[in-house]
Amino acid sequence: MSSIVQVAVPCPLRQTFDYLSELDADSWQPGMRVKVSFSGRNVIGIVISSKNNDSVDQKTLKNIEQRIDEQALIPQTLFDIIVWVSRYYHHPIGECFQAALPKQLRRADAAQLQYETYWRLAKNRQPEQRLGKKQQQIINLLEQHQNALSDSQIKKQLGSCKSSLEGLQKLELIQADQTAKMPLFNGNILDHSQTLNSDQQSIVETVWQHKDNFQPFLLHGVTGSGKTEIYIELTARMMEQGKQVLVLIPEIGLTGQFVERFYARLGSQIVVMHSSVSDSERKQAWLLAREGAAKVIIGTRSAIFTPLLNPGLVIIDEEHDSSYKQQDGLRYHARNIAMVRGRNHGIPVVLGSATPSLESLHLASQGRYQKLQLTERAGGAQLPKVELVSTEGLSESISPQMLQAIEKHLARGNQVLLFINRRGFAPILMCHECNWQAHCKHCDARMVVHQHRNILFCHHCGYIQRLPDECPDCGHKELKHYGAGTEKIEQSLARRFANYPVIRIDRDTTQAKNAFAEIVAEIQSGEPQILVGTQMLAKGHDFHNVTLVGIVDADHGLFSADFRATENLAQLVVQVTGRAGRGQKKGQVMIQTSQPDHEFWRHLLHQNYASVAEALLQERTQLMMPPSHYWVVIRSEAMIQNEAMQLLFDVLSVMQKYPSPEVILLGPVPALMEKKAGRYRAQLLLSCAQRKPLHQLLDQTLPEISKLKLARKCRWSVDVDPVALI
DNA sequence: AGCACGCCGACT
DNA sequence: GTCGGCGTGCTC
Repeated sequence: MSSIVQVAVPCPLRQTFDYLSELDADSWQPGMRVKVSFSGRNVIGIVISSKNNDSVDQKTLKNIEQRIDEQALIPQTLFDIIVWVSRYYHHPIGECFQAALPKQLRRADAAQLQYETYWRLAKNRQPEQRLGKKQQQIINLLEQHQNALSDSQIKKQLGSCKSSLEGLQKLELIQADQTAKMPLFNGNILDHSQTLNSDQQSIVETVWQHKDNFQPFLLHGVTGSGKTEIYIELTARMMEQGKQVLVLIPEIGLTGQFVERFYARLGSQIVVMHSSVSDSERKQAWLLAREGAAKVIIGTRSAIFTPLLNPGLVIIDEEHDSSYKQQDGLRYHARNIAMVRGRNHGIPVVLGSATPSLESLHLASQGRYQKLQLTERAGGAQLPKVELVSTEGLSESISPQMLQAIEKHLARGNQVLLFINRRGFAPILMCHECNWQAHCKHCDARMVVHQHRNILFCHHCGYIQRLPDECPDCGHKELKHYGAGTEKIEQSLARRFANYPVIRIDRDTTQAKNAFAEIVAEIQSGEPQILVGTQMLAKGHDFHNVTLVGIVDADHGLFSADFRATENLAQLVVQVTGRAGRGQKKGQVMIQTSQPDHEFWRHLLHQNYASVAEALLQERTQLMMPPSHYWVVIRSEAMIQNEAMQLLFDVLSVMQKYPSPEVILLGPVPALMEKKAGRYRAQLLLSCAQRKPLHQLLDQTLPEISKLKLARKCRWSVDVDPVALI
């Protein structure tokens, strides 16, 4: 009997489409890919369900063009997650499947692993015979490696040696296996046994007690307290049980250090998925995880959609990091999806951070997460002294106190790290005569002076202009710049400390391939020098010789319109505090602020991060903000001013037709920076103390909203649990 | 999102 | 007289 197959098609529509199939309903499985004709073109869709076609004739339905997979590409457990994601984030289901699959599997490519020949020494090999030089080299190489080596690994070390390998195989000295290609791992397992201190040990045991059921843990451990060793120990134990472990890490320049430690302890069977992994390697890693051959999957945000045959544990490192939230298209939070995966699989989830998000602390205080504390710094390094410096009446961006401290630390042969939350030379270019300022013509923002490139640069849309040498309005020759970015600070410090190198680390100096790794290597040489950089330096790097960390301007975090700014400042301060004096040397931290008496500093410096977080949580609760209240933001963008606002007014009136007294509708309001990259932006905020009424309102209204005339003209999106307002 | 269908301006 | 502009409508 023919059947009707429900298909999710890659298009931004919040519905599925039915197709006709000659096959029985039970020959279709959810998660198979199909080629179908959709609106005049062929697309790859995902089978959602199938049923027997009992009606007499279905002339209105098209036939499925082709079945791509013999077995479902997407295993049931992952399939369920994607469907849940589509409902929770109110995002078109076809696009959710697109976002969850590696690029190469969105097409009609076969879901086939790549295989490779792996060589190993034969078990009962005869005493050494006379061998050719190349053959002897191969034997020596294989003797050094306990694991088999692939063709390409041998080729990398010894050059092409196909005939020598075949010769050795004939002599029955080595044997070959065809195995799925695993990522290259050059080297041996170095670090078999690892000693955990008693705190680490007891945390491992606590998690292990819950190894067979869903239990979220919030591991709050100060920087340098040895969270990674705990992850590795738990991972090793899971591997012994034949279970897989999914490890999420933030999107930072250097994932290498972290991954290397896993390799060093656990050896092969690890796959990595982040932005610099090629499409074909991603596909291979995804399939290896699905087959259960990859035991450890380490990846950034999107790795949360990796299928697992035999899941044992999910770990999220630096769980407070905002890169876990996707900021366009399907706006998911990987931490949130990790919880749903943990619950569905019945496995523990470990969130680790030195500065947990308010969301996680809130859930921990409600008893939904079990809290684990690591308070000792492994190796006994001391946490540095933190000092506030008032910028009141200061004319230069760096205070005399800070200059003095820099001098002192350099003279002792140590390194200094300065944070400036602004790239470029100066954020303002102004005419002294007529008060003209350099503004971007595509954005409501000022152009930033980038002196070394002799340009004005818009950080919001990338628009570039030549640096004018006279005022474009009045022709006056004297243009002044105000404020300071990394470039200006770098320049003035280079002048002031001419005997020491000054290295600038921001997006502009690390764009080139490997530039960041080279700079990191230079820093790790340990030579006394000044490092000037943006927040990208605060994340996860271990610089042993840095003993002074300075934050040049912390005021942004106290006064920003962004509701998370203060939380993020507290996280930055604590994270950079952990960067100072990590070795045996004692560190010092200096923070410049115009408000040294602000209550925030009292909490952070005289108490601790947990105390600030507690205060911020109370404030958020009073103001009915997340995490005490749930938020959804409807965003809108249009080329014509007011259209974005008008769409949201129309959305508002649709929503007002459905009575839901619990939901508070705020706005619409134009974005703080209304015009960006030539588009006018607006937002509408929905707030509620419970999730259910919010989701219900969205379920009721989105079909109607999608049909609004302006909804087709404007770009609009639904952002559930936003991390920032715009 | 694509893609088709449809009704008005400057080209061979 | 036609090529093509992007407004509007639909996608099983």
